[in-house]
Parts: sequence; structure tokens; C-alpha cells
Amino acid sequence: MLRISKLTDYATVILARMAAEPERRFTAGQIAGETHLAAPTVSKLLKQLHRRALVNSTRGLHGGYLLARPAAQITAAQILDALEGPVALTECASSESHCCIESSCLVGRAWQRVNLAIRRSLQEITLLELAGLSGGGAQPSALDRGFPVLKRGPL
Amino acid sequence: MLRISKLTDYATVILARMAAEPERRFTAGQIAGETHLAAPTVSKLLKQLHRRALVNSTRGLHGGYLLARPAAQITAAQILDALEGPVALTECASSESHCCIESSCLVGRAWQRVNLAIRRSLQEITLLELAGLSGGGAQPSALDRGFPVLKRGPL
DNA sequence: CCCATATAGTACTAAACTAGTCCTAGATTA
DNA sequence: TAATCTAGGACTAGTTTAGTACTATATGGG
Repeated sequence: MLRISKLTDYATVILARMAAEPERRFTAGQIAGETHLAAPTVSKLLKQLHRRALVNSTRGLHGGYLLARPAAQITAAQILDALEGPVALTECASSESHCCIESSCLVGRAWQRVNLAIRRSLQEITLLELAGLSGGGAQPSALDRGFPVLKRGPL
Repeated sequence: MLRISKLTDYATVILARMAAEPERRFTAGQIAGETHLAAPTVSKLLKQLHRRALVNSTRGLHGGYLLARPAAQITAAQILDALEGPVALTECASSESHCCIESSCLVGRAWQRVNLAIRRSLQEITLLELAGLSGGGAQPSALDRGFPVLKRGPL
């Protein structure tokens, strides 16, 4: 039903790999080898993640990539936004669209709210949890505590 | 970020229109005219909705379509399933896929859970709410009561 | 100074999917 | 039996996605 693109999925795999060794500087080739993803694809995605400030990069010999901030501070929503942009569930849910049936459309607002709800849920999921590193501490993760993922509260 | 196809969106528009007059038998042409959607598209979608048992049809003169059950008993999840199938957020979240990086993939399970969470939220939204007909009674809708949309409870 | 190793950015191609159209067949009723 | 409706499938054009290739730029070591 709902889908994220393969590339976005790959990006989470890449970021999860990096999250597992936060101190290590990875080259694109290393990540490709260790995740079994194609090298050019990994490279392309890392560039994009860099542009969106999810990873830091250093060029040249001994260069590579590092997470821009701790995995606990990177959310699923940020990753999706970085790769797929602020696209919405439906076209008319995006900012400046004007679909031609707008006047007779009863549904638009409802989808927007569903959309917002899903966004919120994705904002509560961190890379730490996506990477399966949430630790099992006293503080259960959004994914583990049964569920929100969505928070109660005013829309 | 997340997207449903235009056709799915159209389908909700169609169903919402029908929900507004539950007693009335609509022809495909009427719905097209009243929603400003293209007639062949409406026809195609209604056929599909019929196959998935969301609407009843009668052929012949004075034939047409009716909702198969009250709008309150049709959920957003059912509509999405009818049109887009049980596709999942990622490929590996679907039933019988085996992606080649499975062994080194840390992320799969997490996406599956996110996926499930979103499904649940969609199951709580009825066509009545999508159509903006939820009435404003004493019982606030899933969309209006601030939010779940996701229910607390074990995953 | 020059070369090897990295990332940065852009352009391009092939494949897959989506949206939309058209045509033929079957059912119902006046 | 003719008119009106749905059923089903085939087909086409357009868009999006995934993947590749190429050039430019930065860094550090011999």
C-alpha cells in the first residue's frame, strides 16, 4: 500500500551501518562492501545524505563519512525527507498544488491529517531504533513500547 | 515522503461521493460528472472496487453502483488494499521477498513494525471520516480526537 | 611537485510503474 | 431487439526510479 523507494531503504541500511560504529570513518567503498550494496549506489546516496547534513564528509586520502550527529538524534522522518523530499500522501496534500477537482473534493483535508499523523510517527523513530541499537535500557523505544508511534495530543 | 497513487486518491473521492448519498444508485458516468474525474478512469476504478467487494453493481438499464456496506464499515486500509494490494513500505517487509542483503540488513524488522503501525492507523479511519461525514457526534472520530491514530497496545 | 585516494556534482540510460484510453463481451429492461 | 449499463482485458504514452559514467575538486604522502 504505502511505499518508500528502494534508495531510501538503502540509505537507512547505510546509516544503520554507520550508527553501529559511530566513531569510525567510513569510505563509500567500505560501506558498500559491508552492506552488500552496489558501490556507485552507496556513493550516490552518501553524497545526498551529505547535502542534507545527515553525514559529514572529508575528502582526500583517508577521507570518508561520519554521522553528522548521534544516531539518537536522527529520525526516520529526517531520512525520508532527505531522500524523497517533503512529498505528501496525495498531491493535494503538498503545499502549492491546486488539483482541478478541489472544489468538489471532500477528501483532501482528511488525507492531509492522515499524512500529518504518519509524519509524527516517523519523527518519533530514531536511527538508533531503526538500526536495532536502542539498547533495551529502562527507556523503551517508540517502536518497542507497544505503540504509539503516534502521540496523543491536538492535531 | 510517503505516497499513495493518484488512482487510489481518486477512488476515495469516488467512494466519498457515494457515501454522501448512501441510498442512491450511481452510474459511472454520474460519478464522473459530479466529481469532475475522467469517465473512463471512474469506470475502471469502480470495476476494481467491485472486484474487491467495496461496492455492489447491477448491470443493464438503470444499473449502477452502490456501497457494499455502510461508510462507517469501510476503512482507509481497505481502500488502499483494494487498489494497491498488500504492498509494504519496503520490499523486504512484504511476504515472500528475499533481498540479497538480508543477512547484513539491520533495518528490515524495524520497517516492518513501522509499516504495521501505519496500517493500524489506517484501519481506524473510516470512509465516513474521509468523506467528512463523521457527524460531530458525542463520539469523536479517530481523526478528530487529537490523535492516536495508532492505538496503544502490544505490537 | 606529483600522484593516489577520496568525495562532489552532473548528466545520461534503461527499466519499471502509473495513468489513461479503447475495444469487445455480458446483463438487464423497456 | 434496441438502448443502457457494467465486466474485463489489451494497449499506449508518460513519468518516475534505479543505476551508471564521467569530470572536477580536495587531501595527504612520497
